[in-house]
Amino acid sequence: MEILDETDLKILRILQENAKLTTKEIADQLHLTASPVYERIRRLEKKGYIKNYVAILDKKKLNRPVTAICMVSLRYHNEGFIDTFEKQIKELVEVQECYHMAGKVDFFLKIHLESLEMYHEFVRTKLSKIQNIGVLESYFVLKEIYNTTTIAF
Amino acid sequence: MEILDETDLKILRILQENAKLTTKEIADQLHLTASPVYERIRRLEKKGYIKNYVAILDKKKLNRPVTAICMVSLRYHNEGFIDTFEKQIKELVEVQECYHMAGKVDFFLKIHLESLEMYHEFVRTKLSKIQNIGVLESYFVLKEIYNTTTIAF
DNA sequence: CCATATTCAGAAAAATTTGCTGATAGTTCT
DNA sequence: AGAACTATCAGCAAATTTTTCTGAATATGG
Repeated sequence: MEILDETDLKILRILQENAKLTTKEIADQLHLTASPVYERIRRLEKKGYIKNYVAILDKKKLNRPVTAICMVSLRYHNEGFIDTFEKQIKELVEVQECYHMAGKVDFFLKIHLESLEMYHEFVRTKLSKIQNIGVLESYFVLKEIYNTTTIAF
Repeated sequence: MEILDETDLKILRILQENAKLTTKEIADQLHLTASPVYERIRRLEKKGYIKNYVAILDKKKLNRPVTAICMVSLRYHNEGFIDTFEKQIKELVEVQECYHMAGKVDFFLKIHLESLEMYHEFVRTKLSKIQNIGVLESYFVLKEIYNTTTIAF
């Protein structure tokens, strides 16, 4: 399997929306039997098209209603500094996403917290402890309009 | 079950990392048998702590290697304008996340695309077609440092 | 202290996954 | 065109997992 055919793509589209469907249910949608679908999913997993399967939880129910987005610029941009920064960011459990960006801002962070007060604490006790942060700009989510793990293809 | 006990929390922590574990495997980690774990998961699903189960796919393998982050400010901020904007954004399959923000920027968008050229096309043919956009600032991800669906609790 | 409700373990039934076999279709080479 | 090879698929059977049920143990509240 060098290239994916339309059946593979359909399977991936289905699984990224709902990973709890049985192979039989997927097979029915595709007018196939369970075994070819089963074999294809195994291949897609092995080849790395499917990275993993996860449960998506309700942030608010778990008392993490605040989402902050944080834009960080470093003071110095040597290779070593960037690597250290990345390493330290990964230690912070509050950080769900971190991207190294092109442009005037170096990093984007998405952070989930219990409250605005906890964000203050987070910045005070954790972020500000990281060396080499130049500028730190914070934004807060008023409302999640749309948030999916799905990608369109 | 009004409040979650430590066992429930542990189950949720496990499932958001790997939803493919069997109830038996989870039960072993918690030194329980399968049935109580099974029943707890069902309850967590029904009560909405678990929203859904999804497969996480490899963006690059599926030819969506470019992630753009886009900050949008509206020209007018009447209720109607905001609602329309939200509705139109949800139609764009390239947009994976959209947040209404507090502050000088109104919306954050995370967008997955085939190439920088496709971003140009996306802005030209889709984003710019949306009425009422005042300022549009684009950022591109150089490197994904960290990206998880997990939340810490 | 008793009644009620909740949680848990174990067993059994139902459903699903997984592995295997043979048939079919598509490809390549001669 | 035809033979050999490969990949894909359907169907079946075994192994595993999910799901349901029952009764015991524990906690809760009056």
